[in-house]
Amino acid sequence: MKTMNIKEELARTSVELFARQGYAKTSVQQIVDAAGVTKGALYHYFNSKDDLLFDIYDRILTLQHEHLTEIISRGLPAAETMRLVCEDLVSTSIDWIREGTVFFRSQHMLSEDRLEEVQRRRREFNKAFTGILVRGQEDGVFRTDIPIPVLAANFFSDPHYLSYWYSPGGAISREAVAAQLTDLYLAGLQAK
Amino acid sequence: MKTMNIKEELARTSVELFARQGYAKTSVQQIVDAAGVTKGALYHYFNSKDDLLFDIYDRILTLQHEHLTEIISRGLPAAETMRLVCEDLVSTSIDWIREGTVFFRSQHMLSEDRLEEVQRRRREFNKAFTGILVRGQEDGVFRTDIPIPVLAANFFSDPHYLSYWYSPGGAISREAVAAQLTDLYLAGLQAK
Amino acid sequence: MKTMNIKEELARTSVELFARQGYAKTSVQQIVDAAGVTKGALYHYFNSKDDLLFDIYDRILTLQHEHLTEIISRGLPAAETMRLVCEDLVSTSIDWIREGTVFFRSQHMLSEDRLEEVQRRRREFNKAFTGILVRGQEDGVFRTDIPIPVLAANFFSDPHYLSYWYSPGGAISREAVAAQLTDLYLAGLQAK
Amino acid sequence: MKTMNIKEELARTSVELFARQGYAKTSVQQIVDAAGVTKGALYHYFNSKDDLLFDIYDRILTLQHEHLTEIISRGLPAAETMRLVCEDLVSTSIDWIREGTVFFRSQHMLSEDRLEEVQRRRREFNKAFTGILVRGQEDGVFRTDIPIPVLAANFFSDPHYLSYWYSPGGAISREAVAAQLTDLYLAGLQAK
DNA sequence: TATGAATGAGCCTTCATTCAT
DNA sequence: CATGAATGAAGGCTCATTCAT
Repeated sequence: MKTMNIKEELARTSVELFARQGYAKTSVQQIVDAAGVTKGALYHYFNSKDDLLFDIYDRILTLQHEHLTEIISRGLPAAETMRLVCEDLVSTSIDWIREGTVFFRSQHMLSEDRLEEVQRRRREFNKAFTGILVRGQEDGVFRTDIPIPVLAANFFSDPHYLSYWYSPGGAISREAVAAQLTDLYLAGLQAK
Repeated sequence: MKTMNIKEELARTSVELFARQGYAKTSVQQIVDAAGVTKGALYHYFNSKDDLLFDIYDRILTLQHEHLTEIISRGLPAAETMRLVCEDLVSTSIDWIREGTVFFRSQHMLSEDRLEEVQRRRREFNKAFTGILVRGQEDGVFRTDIPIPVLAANFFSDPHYLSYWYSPGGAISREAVAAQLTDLYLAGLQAK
Repeated sequence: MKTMNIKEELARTSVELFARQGYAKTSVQQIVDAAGVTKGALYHYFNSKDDLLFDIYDRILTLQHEHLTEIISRGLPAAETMRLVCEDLVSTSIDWIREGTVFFRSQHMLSEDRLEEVQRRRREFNKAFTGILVRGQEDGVFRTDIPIPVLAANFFSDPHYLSYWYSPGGAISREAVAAQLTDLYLAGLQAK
Repeated sequence: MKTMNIKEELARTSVELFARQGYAKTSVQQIVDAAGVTKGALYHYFNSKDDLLFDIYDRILTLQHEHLTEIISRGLPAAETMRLVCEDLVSTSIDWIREGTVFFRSQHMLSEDRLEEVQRRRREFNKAFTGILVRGQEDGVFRTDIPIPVLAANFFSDPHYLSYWYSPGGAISREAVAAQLTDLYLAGLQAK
């Protein structure tokens, strides 16, 4: 049980440390000490410190892509789809809040090619999200007086900002925040 | 006169580099090379690399505090005050977008005591902002069904997120974004 | 039968890699990958990476000793013996050119006691070779105006240098080179 | 006087150690300890350990090129030119015997682009040397029954091999070896 | 016999900072 | 005021070797 999954333990530990102290201030030595293994073990499972970081991005991007795709595929009306997407994005961001902290703060620490991959996948996600906005505008349920990029940024900023203020286990539940932030967004988005 | 320029040049150069490559990936050597001075000169004006970073936080925090205080001091109604505050915050964030990039990404690179000071001053700002929300709720113009921290975060996230998507000099003007994001926020905030 | 092949395959592969990239730049992992076995297998047949290297020296030294001894034992005149020895040394060096590459470049990578053994055996070989020179001088067929060590070095340098310029399978055949280098050597060596 | 020329001291020390123990077995720490400085000092003057190695090749190649060019430029007959070139090559190789030791053993430790440069410059040298052989053949003073590459290798091997047997300060003087090896070479080279 | 996960010492290199000039 | 050579601690990473299975 103890050494059962060294790789997972290393992933868990590194996210924890990267979120708390930042990628640059976390040494490989700190990670292996915290995980109770040696450097050799880490480099047996990961090719570099950068891999440890990229794994976090990969996990989050894969998850978000799957959720978004699944919700859109249900074929619900734009407003309803948007509500589900937004609530899911907030909920998921809370579930993976440590990963999110790293995700938004440490992009510039990725190697160049990894950064490109991350940006490409984020653009894809963005495009799918934007698609819902466009459909809502065509259906006359979303306002059209504000450019799409502004409408999109107005929501994306929320899950992004969570790690700066929200404490899991605090007074406000995960579900409540998800519902409230979604509500605020949809209120602003609504066609008059 | 000359020395004044050197110090300012170092400040300008370091923000630029920190924003582009991150604090950790920017070496003191790169900064002095880009500024066209030598290390000795840098250490004449700044005690450490950390000072260069803190200066950015100090500049932004001072500015935001001044603007917020000034606007509140006008004694306008809550909704009107809020509109001015939000527009100003977005506009200012765009004017200082490179500083903002560093501000939100590099907190964990600050030395411990500097970090505490930054957090204290941000809390103060937050409190003043929150004060407007409370006043608006008491006046019956802002909705009360959503906790204050969520309402605050819902706006703070916007200027924060600007550096991730907004390009100064692009299709959407600084004033337009400020008005649009403020509009969206106030639409959500409005009591029904 | 199978295990025998594994050991030989490892020996073959390691010479190949050592010759191409040098001993230091060749990792044990590369060797086992190229040989299609695992590390455990390698360490089953060899005690260390150093053993793999020493084996090359042992093979070459044994071979050269056998050939030299055999030729000398024929009891031919010095000049004739020398011709046969030189031609054989060049031919053999070409046949084992990869081993030769390693032999001359990687001595300092041997462990101390192994190095001593190699040096002892090379001295022995040298002594036997020198014996032919002395005999030729006594018989009046080899020049005596140049010190023996210089005469010896003048030939040893040739097989040594082969790996720096000769390509097996190129325009000049193995036999031709052997005859030509021997010819050049004997021309210089000849008493006037 | 003591720290007067740290860069030269580092160059001297590193050649010494590379020649004695090999490049791979010499650590940067050993070099700086032996030179009485710290690692920072070394990396102030050299970009990498590889630079320290390449500097040796550069020094030798520059020297050899200069000497060869100068001698050829005198416009003497081929046999006379060849005698001067060979004697100089042996003499110089003895003067720089530690550099030579490294030169011939550590090529494979050079970085890829550096290796290419070294090979290009060696080819140039070879071409100029070969030019003398061709001229001598045309003039009827050098034998023509052996291919040029073999004739060239027959001499190049000698300075190459020096570090394996010659001890400066031993019984045979630098000038004597130079004259003797040259004599042996020319005796073999002579047209009949 | 053979595996390959894990070790741990050591390596090259970077870099913020200092200080004699 | 300003220089830039030199420091020295720390960092990421490699790799020959071991050992439980």
